Amino acid sequence: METVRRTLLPAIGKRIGRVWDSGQGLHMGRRPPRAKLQALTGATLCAIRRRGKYLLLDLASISPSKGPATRPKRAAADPGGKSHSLLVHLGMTGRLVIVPAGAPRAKHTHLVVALGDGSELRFVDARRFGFLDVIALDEQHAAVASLGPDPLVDGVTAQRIYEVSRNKRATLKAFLLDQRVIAGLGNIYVSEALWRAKLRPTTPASQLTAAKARALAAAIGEVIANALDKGGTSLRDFVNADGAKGENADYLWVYGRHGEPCARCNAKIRRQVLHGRATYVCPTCQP
DNA sequence: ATCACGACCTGGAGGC
DNA sequence: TGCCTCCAGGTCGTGA
Repeated sequence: METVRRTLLPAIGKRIGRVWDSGQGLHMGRRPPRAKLQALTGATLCAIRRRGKYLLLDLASISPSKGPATRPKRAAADPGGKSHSLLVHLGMTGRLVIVPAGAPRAKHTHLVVALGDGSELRFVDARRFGFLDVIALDEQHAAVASLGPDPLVDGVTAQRIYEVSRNKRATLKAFLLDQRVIAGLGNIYVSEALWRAKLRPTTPASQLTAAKARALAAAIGEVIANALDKGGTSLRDFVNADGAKGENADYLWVYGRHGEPCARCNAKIRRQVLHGRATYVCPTCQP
């Protein structure tokens, strides 16, 4: 998501023209009412924030107070002079891309936002696990409010990990996937971080020592830094806003490497299913 | 309050 | 070629 955010940055300052939405591609609860999306027309993209796996596209509407006398009356859903954010979660297969307005519309396109310069911002999501909403700029959306600290935005210290893990019987895997604990880690990066920290995914979080919490905090930072350096991790669907795949999948230590030798000890990487999710471990160096 | 687990979806890969 | 099964970067609701 951070890679997507960065590649979207050139769109800042663009003024939104026509807004089109599929209306039914995403299920109710995963998309706002059409009127809320339509009301973004005319707003200017002024910032793009990210917290965990959520992206917030901040949109400033021009104040209508001093508008020309000919200004037409708008529907009640019009944001008027208020500012809004377009909240986006990509789910598993979601893509947020900027393409020329004339480009053919991909299957499963759910939102198209004209950017006024001949380009369009499009949201495409085959599996429809993604999520869109329009919120007031300063609104604390429940999904975002419940997130724990983001390693890049807020920083995540070993002390935080150590303290939150006290009395947690959940496994380290579940602990790290819990977005309320740390925002932004997904299934790939959890496997990677635990391997780097030499921690077994099934270990109860409460068994973390201060030293292990330090190793884990460091590992998380390294995993994220490496992924960003390579433009994100594309196993299948992931692309940045320019439609380019990330190269990080080639640099993963364990994820997807079932049967391959561990880079540290040469033992065979094992794949196991934990909490219904593929989990990759080195049986030797994650004791 | 915390869990494990199924549900939500489409599509790509691999077996036969 | 086609049909089948399995698998997938996430989250939420349910029931124990």
